Amino acid sequence: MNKDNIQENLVNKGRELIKEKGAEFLTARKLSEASGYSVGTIYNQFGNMDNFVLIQNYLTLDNLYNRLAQLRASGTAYQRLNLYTQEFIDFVLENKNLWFLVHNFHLHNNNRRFSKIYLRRVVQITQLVESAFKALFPDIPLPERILSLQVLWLSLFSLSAFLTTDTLDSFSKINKRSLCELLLNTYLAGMKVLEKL
Amino acid sequence: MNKDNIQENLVNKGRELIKEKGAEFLTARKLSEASGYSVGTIYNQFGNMDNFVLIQNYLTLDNLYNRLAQLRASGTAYQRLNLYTQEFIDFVLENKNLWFLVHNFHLHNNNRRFSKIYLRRVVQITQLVESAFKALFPDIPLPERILSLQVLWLSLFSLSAFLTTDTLDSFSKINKRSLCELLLNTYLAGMKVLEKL
DNA sequence: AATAAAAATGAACACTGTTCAATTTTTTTC
DNA sequence: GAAAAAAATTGAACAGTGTTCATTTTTATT
Repeated sequence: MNKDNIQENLVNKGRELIKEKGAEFLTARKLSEASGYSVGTIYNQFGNMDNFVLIQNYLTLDNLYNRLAQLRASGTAYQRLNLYTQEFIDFVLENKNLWFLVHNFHLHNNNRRFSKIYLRRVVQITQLVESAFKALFPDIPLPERILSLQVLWLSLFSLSAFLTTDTLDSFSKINKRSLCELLLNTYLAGMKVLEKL
Repeated sequence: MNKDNIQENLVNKGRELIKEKGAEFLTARKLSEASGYSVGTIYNQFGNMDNFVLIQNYLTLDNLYNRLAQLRASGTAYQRLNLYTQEFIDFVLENKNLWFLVHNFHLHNNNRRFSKIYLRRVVQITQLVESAFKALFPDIPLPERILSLQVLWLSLFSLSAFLTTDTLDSFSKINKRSLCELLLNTYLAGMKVLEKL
């Protein structure tokens, strides 16, 4: 194994583990065994396991951003917002375990350095959607538009946690896909009304 | 200590621990030390720690339901939905640690018995809001109304996770309270439009 | 080739949830 | 009330976490 790419090797192997066996399977010892590196090496490279997870989540958000960014020029603003949501749902369903980790992770040693680059990706995605918002609601002043956007994006984001588990199955027969779509369309319809007030 | 109320004593003591020191502090040994009962007794009473947490979450949902139920007869349907949301936010902010545990808990030994009584409380809260929905949107047929209601409630529910941590603080200057209120009002406005189509 | 610097290692520590033989307490029986 | 039986309580011990750091191995320098 290439000695110069320890970090990369570990990150890739860890990503495999999460995808195949679930987020719970990602432990220092199992990663060590699966990767061939010792536990100590993992800690030399990442400091602690929280940082490792943060990197994984950063990559996941990165992947999501790239997927959404491809739709940047497609359709009308309204269509684009629907496409974004579609693509978002697809991504989450295709990467359940990775997305589960994005949600269900709380730092033990809250590391500011990694938290910031992590956050930057979330902001980046927000900005992507904002351009569609701008075209769709030209009459709403910027500060309020940003607010509405953040509320919508955060709602969809937090709601998407339900897509990664079967928690909802016993609560409602609602289709997971239409769960997010209904939120988007009802919210957008509401914004259109409130815009004119 | 009253020997007949071991469960009650443990539950109460555990609730204190969560409230005061946070959900992470709730471990078998710390609960043992704080309550005066041995670790084994905790396991005799609850089988495992997951069940203990499920009971705590059940109680939390119970408390929330009782708070909301008091508003059952107040104001118009629209006002009531706003009051419900207000009260919901208040409850979450007053019980941050307990609510954090409701969200950030995933079963290790998925126990069906407790999961069901747990779920019943969630349904009960949904039914509470449904009566307000019925009065507000009489023209929407029942199945669709239920769907819209579930989407809204699940959105608010999942969004409320952000109220229990400071994750949002570095993302947006948005007020946590108005985060939920904006979602509610925009969504309701949207429903009013879609009802007439 | 000998020395110095850097990197990798894994046993050991403190913490989890959990179990279960041994002890203590309570109840039953006489 | 004492002895026997049943029930309840206990906490040391096990397997699993994250994490550390003296020791070993590898690499770089002289």
